[in-house]
Amino acid sequence: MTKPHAPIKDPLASPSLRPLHKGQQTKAAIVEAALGLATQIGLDGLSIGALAEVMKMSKSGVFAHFGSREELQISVVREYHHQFEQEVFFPAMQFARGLPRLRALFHNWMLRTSAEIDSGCLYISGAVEFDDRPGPVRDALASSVKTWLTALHRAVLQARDEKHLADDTDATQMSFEIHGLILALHYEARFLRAAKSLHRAKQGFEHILLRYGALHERD
Amino acid sequence: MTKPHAPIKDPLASPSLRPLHKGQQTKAAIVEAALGLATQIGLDGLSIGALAEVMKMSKSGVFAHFGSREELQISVVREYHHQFEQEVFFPAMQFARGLPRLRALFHNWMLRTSAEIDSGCLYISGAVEFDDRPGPVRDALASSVKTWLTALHRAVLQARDEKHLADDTDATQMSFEIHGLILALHYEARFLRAAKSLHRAKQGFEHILLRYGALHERD
DNA sequence: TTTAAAATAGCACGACCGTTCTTTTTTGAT
DNA sequence: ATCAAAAAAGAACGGTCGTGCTATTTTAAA
Repeated sequence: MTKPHAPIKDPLASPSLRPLHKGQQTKAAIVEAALGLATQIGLDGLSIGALAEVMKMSKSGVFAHFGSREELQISVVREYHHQFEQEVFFPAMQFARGLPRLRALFHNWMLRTSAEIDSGCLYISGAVEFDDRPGPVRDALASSVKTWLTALHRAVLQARDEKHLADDTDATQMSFEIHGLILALHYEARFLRAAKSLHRAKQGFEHILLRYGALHERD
Repeated sequence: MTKPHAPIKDPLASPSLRPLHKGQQTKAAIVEAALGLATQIGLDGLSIGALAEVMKMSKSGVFAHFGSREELQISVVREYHHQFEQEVFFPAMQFARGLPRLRALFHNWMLRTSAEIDSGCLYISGAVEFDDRPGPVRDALASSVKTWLTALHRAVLQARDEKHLADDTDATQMSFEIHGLILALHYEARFLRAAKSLHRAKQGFEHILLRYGALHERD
């Protein structure tokens, strides 16, 4: 077999263009599996041993990719943030600025919160687990959550600017109330297994829209 | 040795009238301390070793009162239930049936949720920790929560019967929305340390009342 | 194909966990 | 004061945890 004489290193190839090396592939796979575990048993309950078992690797093999449990947890938070963006935020950005986009944001958020039984919301469980525990994990969580809530807040402001909501709409207040609906949905559907929670959240959203003067045009 | 010929059990003395024996006193003290720990680090994080340290007792001394960690957790849930009744439910029952009582229930609930920084709500943290873990602890938790939510629901129904709310008020829907406000308050105040969360919850409640046709009479 | 580096495994450590068993101390009724 | 029962302590167990260290294997560039 005539080996290709020169492997031809391309000096221009930026690292991001080069194929992923083995290590980075497995690291990504580990983080993905870790996210799956964390959404079930919580960020706090996530253990390297259990994760290694799922990955069919040794504990130290898994550990080496992160250097500490905390770093693993942070990676999981980042991964969740990324998925949340992909599933909730970006798709909604394709809707027209204003009420349609706000509706889409809420709709996607709601679906993500309720749809998958096995995947509880990390932003909710994480908040409870880390509300009293300062440190980098809490910081990463809070930062992600704030990014998202800020995006929601911005959508409300835009809807007001577009005259889709009353001029005197208090955007922070409205965001708070919307947030409450999602939390109630998560609580009642996931913990209490209450039926029709999704419907309750939808209806609650309509009530809020009415309250803030949305015209009753469906998008 | 002459064994005491008759230990003379007093058949009249009901257990509840006899003074508390040492064991029951300490058990009560342990549960109280355990509740304090659990509201900080979660029901799940509650460890017998840490509890023993707080109580300045040995691990086995603490353990003997419960026989298992699970039983300890259940005792904590019951204690929380009891405190919740005392602080939130009973005081509100003194208000007139209807809107005044509903307002009082919400007000007390809100205060309890937000007031003490060190005492997160066990019904909220517990729900997140046990939503995926069947067993007696989850059952105890869910039962307590349902008792309380049912009481809230009943208060809404009464307010409707008293014509303080619109005739077509959907009590379950209204309860859902109220629950959401409390959850948002807990989340934003405790995790995000957002200012004015209490005010947001209050205002949200007024919005809900308006939506469901409450006359604007302040009680 | 060689070779250095990267990735993974294996093993051990100290710490804490819930739990059991045995011994000591404390209690409270006689 | 006596004494049996109740309460608490003490020590030990097997288990899991995160983490560090050293070998071994795998990767990928030369």
